[in-house]
Amino acid sequence: MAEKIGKKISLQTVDRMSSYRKVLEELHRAGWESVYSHQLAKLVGVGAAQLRRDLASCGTFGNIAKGYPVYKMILTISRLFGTESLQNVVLVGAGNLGQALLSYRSFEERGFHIAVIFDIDDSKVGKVFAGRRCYHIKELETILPDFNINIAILACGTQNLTELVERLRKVGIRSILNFVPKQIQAHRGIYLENVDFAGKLEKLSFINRLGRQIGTYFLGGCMVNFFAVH
Amino acid sequence: MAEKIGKKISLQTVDRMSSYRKVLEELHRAGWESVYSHQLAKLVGVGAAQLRRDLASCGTFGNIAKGYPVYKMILTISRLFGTESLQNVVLVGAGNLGQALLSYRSFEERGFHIAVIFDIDDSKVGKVFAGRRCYHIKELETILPDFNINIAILACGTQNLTELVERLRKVGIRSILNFVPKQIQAHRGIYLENVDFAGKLEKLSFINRLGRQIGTYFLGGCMVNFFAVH
DNA sequence: TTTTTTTAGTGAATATGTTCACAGCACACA
DNA sequence: TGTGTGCTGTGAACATATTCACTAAAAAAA
Repeated sequence: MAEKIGKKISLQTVDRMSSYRKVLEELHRAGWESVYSHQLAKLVGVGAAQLRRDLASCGTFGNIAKGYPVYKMILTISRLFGTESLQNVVLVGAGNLGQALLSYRSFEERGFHIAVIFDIDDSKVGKVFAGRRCYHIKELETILPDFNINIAILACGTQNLTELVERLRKVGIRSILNFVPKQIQAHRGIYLENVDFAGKLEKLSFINRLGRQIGTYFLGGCMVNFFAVH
Repeated sequence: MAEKIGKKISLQTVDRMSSYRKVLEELHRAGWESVYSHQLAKLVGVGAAQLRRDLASCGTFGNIAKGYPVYKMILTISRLFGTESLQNVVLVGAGNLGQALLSYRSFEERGFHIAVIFDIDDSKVGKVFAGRRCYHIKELETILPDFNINIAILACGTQNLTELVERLRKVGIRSILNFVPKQIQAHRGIYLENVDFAGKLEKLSFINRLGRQIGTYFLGGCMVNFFAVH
């Protein structure tokens, strides 16, 4: 194992960092200047020890006996994410979901701007959705390089996804937020994050059947031990 | 620690089960009757050992030297999720995102049906969206109990969320898929699953800055050891 | 029938993640 | 200045998750 030159940040920690920042923004708006680990932890719904360790893993932060400085932490976390300044992203697919994403406020608030849209449907090409122009997907190679974008959002149909991802990679995309409910093969050099709404519901349904108590259950004909969903 | 009467299924395993089933459906449509762990694992993008352990934790499945029976596994996993028959869910909020969710095909394909909608906006109340009627949120207690629903999808505004969750709990909701980008306090008896699009982008941005190589980085002024994003 | 091949299931080893518990320090107040 | 309080940061303990590596068994081949 590599020696410990710096600290290690796991992707789980990164996920939690988003929540921390979200709540810190709320506290900032409410006029808080500093916050104790146990207060913030309670608001976010994690343990205080975990929160301290998460924050510590991103550098030294808090002041003993004074807590963590709210505004400074927001900046530090933004710097970690690279969202101090607005970052352009590309949207592929201007269907129902794509258009909903275009009007999703949090993207801008949290440092992301959908700058350009591509779609395969001629009836959409040329249109401007919420201020962003939609190009035909065949123009990807011509148009996209001008924007200096490395994150793509996929909200398109299920056809030719592998080819699409490869084309995106070639024009500089390095990671993809995929809303298309179809398994996409791993591509070297592309980090793929899948968002599967139906999968989330399956999880909720599973949890509901369990009755939420710690113990042993029969489920789908199989015995299951279940331990704590906080 | 409780004794091991049955097997233990972690929520991470449940998440992966969704992916397994998704790919199994594709294989089934393509005419496969059985599949080896290493084949399925490759398609899903996990290790073969992990896949075997996940499946084993849900009961005994595969046939030695013949692999796993595709169709039977789909059924078993559905039974585990409780989605053998269509399950009704409720949607709160018929805005852009809510309407996109109403036309999201995978819900029906995977066993979920948005049966009824609530909104606070009078201009939407009484309308029918994609076959589902929208009621005013104040009618929640009158209307919802008729539907025998225990899963809610939140795609509404950020106001009064705590109160809303409490009202949902009182009319039988036991778990919530929350798309509202605001932290909701934990409620006893409610399992809350947050979907945070902006948070996902923050994660992608973080990963992009890392350069994707295993090693040590300076990031936002802090040193980071980074290990494998498969 | 016997041998060979191949794969599922799983105990044990490893790796990763979370929590405990306490040292040491900043601050408040006398 | 001295004393008490209550916080952060972190080593160590614990808990959980993943991977390795082997056994046993089914199927195929001889």
